[in-house]
Amino acid sequence: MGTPGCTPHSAVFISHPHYMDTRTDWLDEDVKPPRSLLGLPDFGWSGVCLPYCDRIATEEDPWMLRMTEGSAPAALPSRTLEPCSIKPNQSQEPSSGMEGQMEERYLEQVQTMVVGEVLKDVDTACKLLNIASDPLDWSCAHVQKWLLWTEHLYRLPQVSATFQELTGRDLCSMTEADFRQRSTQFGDVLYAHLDIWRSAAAMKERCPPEDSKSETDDDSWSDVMCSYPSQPIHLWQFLRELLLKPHNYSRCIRWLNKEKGIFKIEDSAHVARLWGIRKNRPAMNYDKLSRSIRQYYKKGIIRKPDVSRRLVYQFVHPV
DNA sequence: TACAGGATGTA
DNA sequence: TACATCCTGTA
Repeated sequence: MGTPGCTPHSAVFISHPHYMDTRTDWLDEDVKPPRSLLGLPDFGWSGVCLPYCDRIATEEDPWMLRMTEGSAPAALPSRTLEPCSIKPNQSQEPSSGMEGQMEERYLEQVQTMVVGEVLKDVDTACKLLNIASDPLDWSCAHVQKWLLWTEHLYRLPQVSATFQELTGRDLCSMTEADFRQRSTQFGDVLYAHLDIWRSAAAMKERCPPEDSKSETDDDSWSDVMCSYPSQPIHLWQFLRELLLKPHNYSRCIRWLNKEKGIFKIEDSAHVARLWGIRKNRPAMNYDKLSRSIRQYYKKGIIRKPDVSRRLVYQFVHPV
């Protein structure tokens, strides 16, 4: 077992009964949370398990992936799968030795990819929230930020109030039952999500990425975020960061013309909530956020494009 | 509901 | 200084 307290019940996978029962609206909702933040790449697969728990492929769950200490990939993360013509479910006959090896290799590649995606997404969330990736390092305020984030991510009702005055270390020492005690309905979701973060932190410690810069979509702007993690982030930087993670945020903000720096806020309330979480301003809304954007007009940082459109802005100095 | 911008408060 | 908040007014 990779991390203390990680039980076979604590891993999150898409077919987790709780998610299937209560969160199926994500599947149809346009603004569903990124699958990647559930530890899932956008493959459309239906049963990928998160790392660190000794789950094995079974007949019921042929796509559950096993991730054990011994099988942790040495080089993380790999962003692309190597071409492989054999897919596991194509094997109708009992696997021959060769097919078995290829299948195993294929699964290893998928597994590496999934872990890489999880690490990247936790990393992104850390930057956006300005908190450490290891929950053990969180203060009470960090815990509250993380809870707000998780509420937002999973569309939970407000549960953070029941976890006040807790540091990350307190949180990590709690069992799933403790979580359920504080939130009967969503304790298991929070526990599982925390488990993802703890697992990611443990994995990072074991296998620090060799070159984190190569994982980003845009080195220069990511550097802005990474070089000054304790500096207060500017709104324009925050918007850039969201725009540079289309994998996670294209449903709420996206480039219309990246070369010209023109972007559109697709979900104003969503972006405002993210900004509010980042700045610890629960009352943040688009009205206030847009006022701040308009302050950039005078400063020559952001402007309205030549052809003004609702919710469309332009960086004066595109990347 | 988005947008523009003035005024004021805050860290 | 960089917002956050509140406001009036326009489209």
